[in-house]
Amino acid sequence: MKIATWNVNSVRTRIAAITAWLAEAKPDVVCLQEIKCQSDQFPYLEFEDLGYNCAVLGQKSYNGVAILSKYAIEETLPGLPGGEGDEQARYIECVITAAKAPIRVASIYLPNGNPKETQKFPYKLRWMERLRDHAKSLLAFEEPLILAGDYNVIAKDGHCWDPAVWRGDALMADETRARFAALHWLGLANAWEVKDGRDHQYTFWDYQRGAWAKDHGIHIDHILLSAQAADHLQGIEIAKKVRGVEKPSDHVPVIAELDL
DNA sequence: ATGCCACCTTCAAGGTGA
Repeated sequence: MKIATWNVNSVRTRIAAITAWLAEAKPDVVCLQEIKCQSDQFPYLEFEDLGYNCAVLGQKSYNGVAILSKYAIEETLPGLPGGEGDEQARYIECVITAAKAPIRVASIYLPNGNPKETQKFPYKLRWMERLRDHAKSLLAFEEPLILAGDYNVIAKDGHCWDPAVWRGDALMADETRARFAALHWLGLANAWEVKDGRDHQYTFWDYQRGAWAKDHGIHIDHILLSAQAADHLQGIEIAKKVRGVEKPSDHVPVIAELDL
């Protein structure tokens, strides 16, 4: 099966580009971020017409995450545990009944954290700690688990075009990298590092400063896998050409193929 | 140091993103 993650930067603005890509790439499961609408404004019909079931956690104007699945969706968990009073729609998890095994899937829109001297940075770090705690409890099930999304983390200097520009940014801060590493130390494999691992293969290009034309991107969309999922990982791919379509998102899909 | 673009919203200019 093919599972993708894509920060679409408004599902309503992007609906034509999204359905065109789904029809062509035919992923079985898609984790969407930044849908930027309330759940009742989500374009269910367009996705159902393509054969997808939908789990949605929307929010007015900002954030918002969803999971599309050609398999049945069960056990939906809307929201990351451990955040009393956290109103931001950044996490949805469900179990999908894939062909060979049930798979637990989460769509993650991790906070940006800039500017670093504001409360946004500690919010990001705390959110990453909550994600680690929750991932640890999920890993105890010893089942296929996929945590896919926009992590807003530049994990290595080779994941941006110029580290000097990003030094000091919340996406590259030591505190951010340490918490991202701690996720891996729980026993989660990074699909890109397992199956490709090349530097300078980006998943986001800013709309500004001609970033796309100059290939000034960053690699911040990641797919993390439990051992029970990583054992079945066949390949990983970044759908770079999607950044070149009419009215593109600033992110492109990342697709993992698993023998599950 | 700021805006550069593009999204959102009680329609217009400000908040947000990365």
